[in-house]
Order: sequence, then structure tokens, then C-alpha cells
Amino acid sequence: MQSKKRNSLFFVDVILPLALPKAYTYSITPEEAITLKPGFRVAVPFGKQKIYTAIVVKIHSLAPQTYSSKSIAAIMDNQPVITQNQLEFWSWIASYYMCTQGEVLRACLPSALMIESQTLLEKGQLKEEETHVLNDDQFLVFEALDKKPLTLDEVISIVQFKKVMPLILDMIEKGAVTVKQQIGEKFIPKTERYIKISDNYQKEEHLSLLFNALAKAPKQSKVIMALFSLQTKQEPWVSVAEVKKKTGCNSGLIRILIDKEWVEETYREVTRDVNAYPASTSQSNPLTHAQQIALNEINDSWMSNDVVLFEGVTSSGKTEVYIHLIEEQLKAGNQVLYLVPEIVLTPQVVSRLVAHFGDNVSVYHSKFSIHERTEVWKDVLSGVKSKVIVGARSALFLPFQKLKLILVDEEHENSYKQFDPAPRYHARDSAIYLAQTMQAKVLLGSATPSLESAENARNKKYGWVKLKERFGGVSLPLIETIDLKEAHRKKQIDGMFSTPLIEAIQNTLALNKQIILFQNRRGYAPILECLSCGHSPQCTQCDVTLTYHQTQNQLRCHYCGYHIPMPSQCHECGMPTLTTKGVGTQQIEEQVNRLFPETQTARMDWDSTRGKWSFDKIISAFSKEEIKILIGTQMVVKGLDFKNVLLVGVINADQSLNFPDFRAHERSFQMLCQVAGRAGRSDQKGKVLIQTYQPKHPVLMQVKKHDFDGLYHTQRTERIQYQYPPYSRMIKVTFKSRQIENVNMASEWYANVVKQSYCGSVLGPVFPPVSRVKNIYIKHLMIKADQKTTLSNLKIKLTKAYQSFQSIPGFRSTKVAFDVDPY
DNA sequence: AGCACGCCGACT
DNA sequence: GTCGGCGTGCTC
Repeated sequence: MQSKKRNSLFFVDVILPLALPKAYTYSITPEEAITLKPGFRVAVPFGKQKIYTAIVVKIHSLAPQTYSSKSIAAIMDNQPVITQNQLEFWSWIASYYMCTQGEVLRACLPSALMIESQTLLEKGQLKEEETHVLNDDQFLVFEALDKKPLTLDEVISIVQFKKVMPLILDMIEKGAVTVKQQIGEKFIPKTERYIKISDNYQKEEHLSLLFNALAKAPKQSKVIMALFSLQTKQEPWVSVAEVKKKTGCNSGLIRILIDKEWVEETYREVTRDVNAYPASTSQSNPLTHAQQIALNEINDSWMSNDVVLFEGVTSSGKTEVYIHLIEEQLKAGNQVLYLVPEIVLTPQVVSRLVAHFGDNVSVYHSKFSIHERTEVWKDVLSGVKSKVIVGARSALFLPFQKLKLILVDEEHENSYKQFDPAPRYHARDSAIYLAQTMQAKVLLGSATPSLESAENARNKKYGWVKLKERFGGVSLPLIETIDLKEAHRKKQIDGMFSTPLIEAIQNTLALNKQIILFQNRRGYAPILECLSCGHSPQCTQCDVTLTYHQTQNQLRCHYCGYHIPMPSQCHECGMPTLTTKGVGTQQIEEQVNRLFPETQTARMDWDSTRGKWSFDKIISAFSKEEIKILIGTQMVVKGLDFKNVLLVGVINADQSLNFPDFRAHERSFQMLCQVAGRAGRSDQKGKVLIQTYQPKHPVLMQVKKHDFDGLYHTQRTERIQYQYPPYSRMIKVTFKSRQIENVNMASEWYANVVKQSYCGSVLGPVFPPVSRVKNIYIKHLMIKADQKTTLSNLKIKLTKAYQSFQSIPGFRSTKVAFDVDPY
């Protein structure tokens, strides 16, 4: 041990993927000191047993004075996988959002690049006859992988020595080993359904039997005929999509044929690279006059501003302008980052980009498999492929080389903010910082900008370009409110549907047009209630009422996944008088099916669309007009472009307007405008009906007039008056502990310390609406930095207070988390 | 984040 | 008398 210390002249400081406040120092050999540079990955022993992948940030020869350093286990790269620019970006994120660099590292590196002790290794593609490329130890491991996947520790016990990292890395290189998918991010291959005529009926003579049986079912025989004509000798299977296209039949009909065993079904995997996104049918449109002007204005504005706010009403063709901007950058050989709020919700955007830029486009999203993500990471790093990255917020962390443009689409969306775990960053704000460090330009696009961005544009901090004309001169939809109070009084209501809405749906169906019904999810999950005693079943581990899930006939907890079968009588009083209360999309779908039994409907929310491909299925069915009425939450309104939708119904606007949050009005406006934008994207003037108990609400009046400026001015006045962002800055501090007394004491103590050192406002601590999750109690403290105090000053004070907090025994078991700009 | 060490309650 | 709960401290 001693000899190690004496011999070491060279050291590396590394970031470990843990919530540790500082870098750790390891010793390296002179040869390693020549090889290593900042941005290299090294495997390091940490603690008694663990091995982690760490990132080198500094190479130096300052021997640590207070401890003796360990030496690294292995160098994992031939060249840096993290750029210098990224390291600087990490450190900014960590300090701005008050977290550790390790947490940032964890959030941004694809896990395949982060092998550690518990990572599972699997047998790779390498064939038995090619195993001569492996040495004896490697062969031993290779064989052991036959039985089961191994962890690094298990590999160590097989080969009987500790430094297995070089060995494993070499095996990965040779294809003998791959990193196993982690639980929770299972690779779900995209599948497509195929059917064929059952083997029993394939022979001529049996086929006639089949047709006889189907004599009275012309639709069914049409499908059989189609199958017969589409199948070939080599390929009896025909894709369901093709059959549907040819015969216009629906899934129900095919189901019947399968149930009768005349037809068999199977699912086949479809390759899932970016090009699997269907190339868009829309051709590259030359810019309209208005778009061309906007494009010029954006370019002009970039001369004097790094950030430009691009306010374009829905259907004004913002994407077309983006495409031209991207084109300019590609010609110059630069990289472009196109941020979208939720990648699953934007297959149409991806399709259009692929149609224009082909192989240059890569998609990056945390839902992708680790292998796909690693692929994109390496492509971006090489700077050769992947020139245009379409991604959700985490795409910000890719190793860009020549990033010169960042597009932030739907800039106002709150899904750009990460809430948990750390780093709790805002992708829009972080993008602006990142762009600065790379001399890149930023374009913030939105139909309804956030108040922050609008304010920055007004103050000339950002450029401001507006595109008010809808593409092809499509007129804005007519927006009307329906007074639910009056409807109740006149008894013009059936469940959640007022008579005017029902009539509008009927009229739209008669025109053979489509309808979207929108239900805001917030506060509207159905719960179970006993009519006799008023009891509602609660989660045993969280402070929430269980919600009713019809599909599984279960009561579930949204926070921890706890679930029980639907009870038949009340647990409290034993009476069988249980009813469901609250209206979710499920209930609306039931009512729609009752009111319009002949109509094809579909429901789309986070429960009904697990995984990204079921979402695609609903979308494609709706765009092919197999579905007439689409019922859904927030996700139906995002980035979807349906030509045939003429009516949008908002079931209830109130719960969003009345939400207790200073952003409720801004959010409601943005949401309703976005919903409204789905109506009438084609030739005909669309219609939007909003059911509400407050038809005179100022926000609804502004929505009706498409009056963003009006909203902006009323909101601005309000925010200045009450000192809400952007006229103050906020930091939320969260306290968590198993013991309720601990959270109470710890949070009170901390609040007092902050109050003494700071004269701004400290709100709380308070229990949040859900104050216990998985048996852990939670308390929140809000701290406002007014204009006198800078945000960084406040952060310093909060950190100091936290340091004294940590020195108090008894508080150590209470976890503290900071959320800067918690919006 | 893990993991070991250490001090208090319910079991053989 | 031990097993095991989780509070505390440390990891280069």
C-alpha cells in the first residue's frame, strides 16, 4: 500500500456518478498520465467492493495530503467520450440547479457507457467458431455467460483476479459481451400484425367450403378474397395494415375471422431505426411569403440577439421555417439540436425531418434502449453522422462538436422542466446557456410563449419574430363556450355532455368529419366512494386516495403502484354501496359509446398508451379515419396534425382555470389554444366548444379572441403585483424523512435559519397535497428571491444554511433537495 | 448511492 | 444471551 503512494507522481480527479459534493483523486502511472485526458472514462474502485465508471476532469501531480489515493482499475477509452465543453456545461448545471456533478453525469450518460459493479453483462454476437480471438480468461467468462448474465463481481470470482475491466472492454470490442438492458427500460421491439388463411383451408377444395360458410357474410368473404390474392407461395402472411387498406375492413371483422379459426395471426418485429418513421407525404413546400419574411427576420434578429422568440400561431407552418434554418446549418457543416417537449408525441415532426434530411437526422430520447442511445451518442461525438438531433430535454447533454443552432419547439411546455431526480433543470433555459458556450443561436418557438420568454422579448433581451398568418390562409377556428350552469338549469345535459356539444358532435359526424374530445387530467381520476359512510379506500403507503382502473378492475395508487382488486363492499362499514366518483377519460369514453354507439372511438392517455408504439397505432388509425372520435388528455393536443378534424370539445375547462398555482391562467390559455389549434387545419373552418361553469372568465374570453397579448398584459400585472416569476425567482426546498417529527423539526429549523439570514419571503414549510409517498413524509419550503437579492446570492445563503443543518445530529436522516426555478 | 459500524428492542 | 432494526459516517 505504502509503495503505491510513494511511487505516484501523477493523479486524476474524477467525477463519480453519485451525489457526492466533490471530485475524487486517484493515482495513475506515468504511462497512463500520457494517455489520459479530461473526458476519458476510467473504471475506479470505490469503497470496499464497488467499481464505478468515472469521468476524468483533471490530470495533475498534486499528491493528496490527507489520504492515500487508490489507483484506477482501467482506462476505458482511446479518446475522450465527453467533450471539454460538456464538462463545463455539467459544472454550470450543477451549480445553477444546486446539485452535484455526479448527478448530472448520471442523468446524461447512456447507461451502456457506464459499466459498474452491478451492471449485468450478457453473451454477445460472437460465434463459437470465432472464439479463438479470446484469451483463456476471456473464454472462461464467455462460457460462463451461457448459463446466465454475470455482474462484474461474478466475473472477478471466475477469473480469480481483480482488474477485469480491460478484459471485459476487450470482449465488448470483440462482440463477445454486451451490456444487458436495465430493468424498467425493456427493449420493446416494434411489431406489426400479420394474418393468413389457416393451413386447414389453404387447399383449393377446403377453400370452397370456407366461401360457402361465408356466403351470408360478404364483408368477411371480401377479407378472405383479399388475403387469397395478396398471399404468395413463399409468403402466406399478409400485413393487417395492407388488408385494411385493400378492403376497408376494421379490426373487429378480422378478430371474428381469427376467433372462428379461419384466419391465423402473428406479430413480426419491425426494424426500428429512425428511418422506420414513415416518410411524410407532405412535400418540401417552398416558403410562403409570410414564412419567408419570418425567416429573414429571424436571421436579421440573430445578428444582434443570440436568442430569438418565434411566435407563430398554430398551423402557421413553423416547422417549415425550422427546416429552412436547419438546411442552412447543414450546408455549413454544423450540428443542429431540435428540442421537443415529448418525443413520443411528435412522430409527425420526425417524419418530416427524415423526409428532408434523411440519414442526417437522429432521434434521442430516454425511452430509447440503451443501445440506441449509445449509438446516437457516438455518432454525435464523431460529428460525421447525426447532424440533426431531434430529442427531448436529455438530448441537451449529447457530446456536440459543432453545435450552431438549437431550436426549442413549444418553448412554453412545462415538460422541459425535470422535477425528479436531480438535476432539476429546465431544458429551455439550459439550452440558452449551452448555446452561449458554443456560439450557437437559439430559436424559441411557440404559439403561446411563456410569460418569461415574452417578457425577455419585450425587454429586448431576445429578438421577437411573429408569424400571424396561418398556412394556406386557413382561418382560425371559431371558439365558443357552453355555460354548464345554464345547461343544468335547462336540463340540457347528459352525463358530462351538454346538448349543444352533443348536437355539434352529431353534425360533425354527419359531415363525415372527425372529433377530438379533450379532458384535462388534473384532479379528475375516478375514485371509489361509499355512499353510506363516505369512506374512500386509501393507499397504505401514500397519502392519496386510490384511483379506479376499469381495464384491470382494480384500485391503484399512482405514486407507488400499490393495487388491490375492486372491493365489493366498503372496508369501513361493510355496506355494498360503493360508487365511482370523478370523471376520467374512461368515463367519457363510456358516455360517448352510449351516446354514439355506431361510431368508432378511441381513448388516448398515459394509461391507455403504454410504450411509444401503441400511441403510434392510435394516431395512425385516427389519421386514416378509422376512428371518428378521439378522447384524450393533454397528449392529444401535442404536435398532432389531423386534416379532417372539424370539432374539438373541451369537456370541462374549470379545473384547470381554478388550479391553485400562479401559472394556472397562463397554462389554461396555452392548453386551450393548443387544443383549439387541432380544429380545422384543412379547408373548412373548425369549431371549438368549451364547456365551463365560468363562461365569463377573462382567460376564456381571451382564448375566444385568440388574444395572447391580452393574456400577457393581465398576467404581467398580476405577477408584478404578487411578485411571482419572472418578477421574482424561486427556490423550492424539499425535506423527506420516514418520521413525520423529523421532517417537521428539520424543515422548521431550516426555515428559521434562512429567515434570519435573509429578508425576502420564506413560505412554509408546508405539507404538499400528497404529503406521504412510499411511507416517506414530505414537506416543502418556498423561498422567493425578490429583485434586491440575486438568485446566486440566495443560493449561497441556502447552501450555508444547509451546511449548518448537516452538522446537527438528528437531522442527518432527513433528506434535503433543492429545486431552482421550480415553476 | 451503497456499505459498514454501532447502539437499542423482540426473539431462541 | 443473540438477530436485526436503521441512524451515522465514509468512500479518493
